[in-house]
Amino acid sequence: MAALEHLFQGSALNAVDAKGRVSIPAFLRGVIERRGDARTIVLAKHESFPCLTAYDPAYAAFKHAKLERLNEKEETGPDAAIEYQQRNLMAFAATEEVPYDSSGRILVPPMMRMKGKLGDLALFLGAGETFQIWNPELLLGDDRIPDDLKDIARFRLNERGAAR
Amino acid sequence: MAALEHLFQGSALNAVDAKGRVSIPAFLRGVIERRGDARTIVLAKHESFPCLTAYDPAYAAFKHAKLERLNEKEETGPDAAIEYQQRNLMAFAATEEVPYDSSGRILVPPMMRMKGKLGDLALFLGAGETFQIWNPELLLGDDRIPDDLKDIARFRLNERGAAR
DNA sequence: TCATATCCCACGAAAACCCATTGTATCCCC
DNA sequence: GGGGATACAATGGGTTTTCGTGGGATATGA
Repeated sequence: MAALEHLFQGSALNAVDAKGRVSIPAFLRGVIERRGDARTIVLAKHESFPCLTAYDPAYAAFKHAKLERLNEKEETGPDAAIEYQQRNLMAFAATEEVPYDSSGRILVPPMMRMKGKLGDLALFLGAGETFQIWNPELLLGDDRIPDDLKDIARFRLNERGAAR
Repeated sequence: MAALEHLFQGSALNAVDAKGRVSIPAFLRGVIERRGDARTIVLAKHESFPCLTAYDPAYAAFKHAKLERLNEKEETGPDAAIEYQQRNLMAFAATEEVPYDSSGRILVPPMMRMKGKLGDLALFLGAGETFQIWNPELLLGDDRIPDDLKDIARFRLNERGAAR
């Protein structure tokens, strides 16, 4: 699977400006452009954390293909069919694809801004196959997040001069 | 696994300059470039010592694949999913990948400089699959470190003319 | 018309790049 | 084996490029 040769890693804290724009950190864009040649990211609500998951279109296609294969094998009864429909909708209806401009910025769609509870700071976290976009305050308040990771969030906030 | 045919070994003490740059010892770079063809290293806080762990991207990918396989097998309940997410974040969000230039130097990211408590001297220690980067003073003050190893650190410090 | 999105330019800080110097280990030839 | 030349490693410093960010101007559509 060529799509996964390059993994998202690292962290950064960027500003969401008055127009709702955010810079995607350059080191993440590098991975996106090495995986495919798109200058676009796909956004979705994370399935277990109060944040957004993001990835490149090539990865979306890869995930879709995997789901299809799974479905063809385990075709058993009506429940399976419903589950398939649900997953399919989540994968496509509940996501948005947004392009980034020449300076590497996206315009966060209002719905995603709401779903991810983003304020005027966006914390980017590499997560291997995908990356996450957090409201840093929510991350600090989540007790499922390891302390070492919260330290990173605090460091990024300090770096920027913000209190906390 | 081809990635582990070559192991990191040896020690060296290099300066961290005013810009935060350090030379990666040539004998470590040799291993990195034999394992893959990248000219980058991945930095992370060591999980039990007050220092940094470092390795090449190929090794990171190898570790990731191992984690994925583990996860697909032991898929049991929601707790397992959270644990997986936590490990994944620690492996990718809490690490940084940095390239080294033609003269073999990296720029130590400020966060890593803090996490590893590095001053203006960096002690490199080969550790087989990975290598470590220490503040030499912290190594000398750690009672879990064997005396023979501390002797090496003292020798490297003397070599450089530094006191201690 | 107003609000919203896209494009463009501009700036400051930081990082990447290039070149120059030193010291040390290696090689070669006498 | 000694001595000089050579190659490479580590390091300092200056210059250029990139990145994140703000703001204005221009298009687009309700």
